[in-house]
Amino acid sequence: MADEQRPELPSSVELAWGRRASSGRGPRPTLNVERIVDAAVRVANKEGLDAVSMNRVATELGSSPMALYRHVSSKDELLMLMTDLPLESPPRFTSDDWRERLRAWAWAHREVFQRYPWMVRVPIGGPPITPNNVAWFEAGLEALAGTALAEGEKVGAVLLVSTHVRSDVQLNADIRAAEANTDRAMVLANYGAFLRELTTADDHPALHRALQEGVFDDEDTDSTDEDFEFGLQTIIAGLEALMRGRDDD
Amino acid sequence: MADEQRPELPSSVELAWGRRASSGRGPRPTLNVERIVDAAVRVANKEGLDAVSMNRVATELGSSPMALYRHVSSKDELLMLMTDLPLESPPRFTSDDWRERLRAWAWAHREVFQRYPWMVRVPIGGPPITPNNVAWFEAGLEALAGTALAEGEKVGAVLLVSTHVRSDVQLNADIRAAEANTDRAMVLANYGAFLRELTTADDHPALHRALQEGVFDDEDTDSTDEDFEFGLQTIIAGLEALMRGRDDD
DNA sequence: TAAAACTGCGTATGGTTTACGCAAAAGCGT
DNA sequence: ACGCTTTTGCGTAAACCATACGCAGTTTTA
Repeated sequence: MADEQRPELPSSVELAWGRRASSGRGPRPTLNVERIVDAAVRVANKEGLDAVSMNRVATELGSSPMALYRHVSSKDELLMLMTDLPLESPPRFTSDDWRERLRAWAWAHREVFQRYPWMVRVPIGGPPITPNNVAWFEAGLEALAGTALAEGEKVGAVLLVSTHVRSDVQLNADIRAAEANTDRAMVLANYGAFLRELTTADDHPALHRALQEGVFDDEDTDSTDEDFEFGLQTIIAGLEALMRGRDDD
Repeated sequence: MADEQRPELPSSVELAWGRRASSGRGPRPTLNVERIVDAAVRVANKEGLDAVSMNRVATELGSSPMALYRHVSSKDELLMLMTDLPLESPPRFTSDDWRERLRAWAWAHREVFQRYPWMVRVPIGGPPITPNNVAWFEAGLEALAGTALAEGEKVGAVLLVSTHVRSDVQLNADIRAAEANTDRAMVLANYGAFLRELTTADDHPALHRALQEGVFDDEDTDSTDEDFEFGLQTIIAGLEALMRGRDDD
């Protein structure tokens, strides 16, 4: 029989790619995946990711919680589909220099995450598989086209930059949340003071060298752009060095 | 009145640093933070992080769920304390070369995460504040001591490497989970096939260049060490370039 | 000896995801 | 035109979850 056992994509993912015909039978659907994902994103934008429950999304749609499960197989799947919506289309590149292209890609990616901070709180359950996520992946690889990097290395480089973007935005979001909440996130606002109380220059000399320069006492939040820049520059400089090592311009 | 309003650390954190005297009054405690955290880690090791509920941890201790709240103010706090336990002490450095030191630090850090995969699933709620986490932070800064980097840049560099370690381990854990589960994580095992089905060389030229070289068809899991190496080398090469730019050896 | 303080924990509340099955609606084959 | 089949919406309910509140009992201290 040779059962091929070809693995199938979740049907909602296939639907996101536009490869599912509505079979027509049965009552006219009043709901569809797009409306559900739209509503979920609306809730996340207004009230944060924690507010996104099947119940809350159903209320937003004026429908019943269980009705959603006809179109989405689980909440995780809904979350995955949500991350595809705000991405829209990646930017077109104008520069001939791969550094400029990768830099533009990173900043644009960060901008999207900053506009929709809940996106970085959605756990990554695997490689990009929805249309816009794949489009951004493609754009990242395109930025590195024509360089001396092997294909696998390009993928690694894009992943590295992507990870940097995510973690930077997440850190920023934590800081901003610290200003309001009295939770453990509050620790962040007084991090320098806490470290000074818990450690000494003998226990933690390197840490106290940083403390002495006031690294953790930043009141101005403008430093975050610089922090992002530092990581981005480091990665790009590293890629540059790797390329130069095997192929001089 | 000048109410100082000095923010206080969570009492369990102060306890982790050994700065809380048991006040003595009241019945002899049968539970303490250490036993609770131990039990929680035991559950996470055996059954994964999702199995760690107050109920499950209490069962492990032969106690009642609400008894835990006398020693731990919330589940989030318990999770934070959990991440401190497996770290133990960071490695001592032997090399004079900061590259070697940073590399050793990164590999050792990754080893811990790989031995306790649930650790990377605990969301980072802020900068390191528990003893062992701070000790690792200190060690990372120590690796960069004596270099031309500013103190703030050292912190950024350690954060960059730390993020790379975390994301690498998380990706590996996802892959390993894909072999068993039939969830959406299954996508990972057939990622190349799915991309070939959903995209064309016209839509996604850069992606198909990678596909043609079989980048996503890796059956051997040994490639993961190489992927980690690539990112680590890139970061280190980047830091090297930044140092060289302002201070030649 | 009495008061104070502290532990363990029972009860209960309000949330979560989602399995299961049923009634109604709509198109298809005859 | 009529029944069959498919599909939708959704009601019910089960099995979880974190944790607020308050009470009973135990131990130290005054």
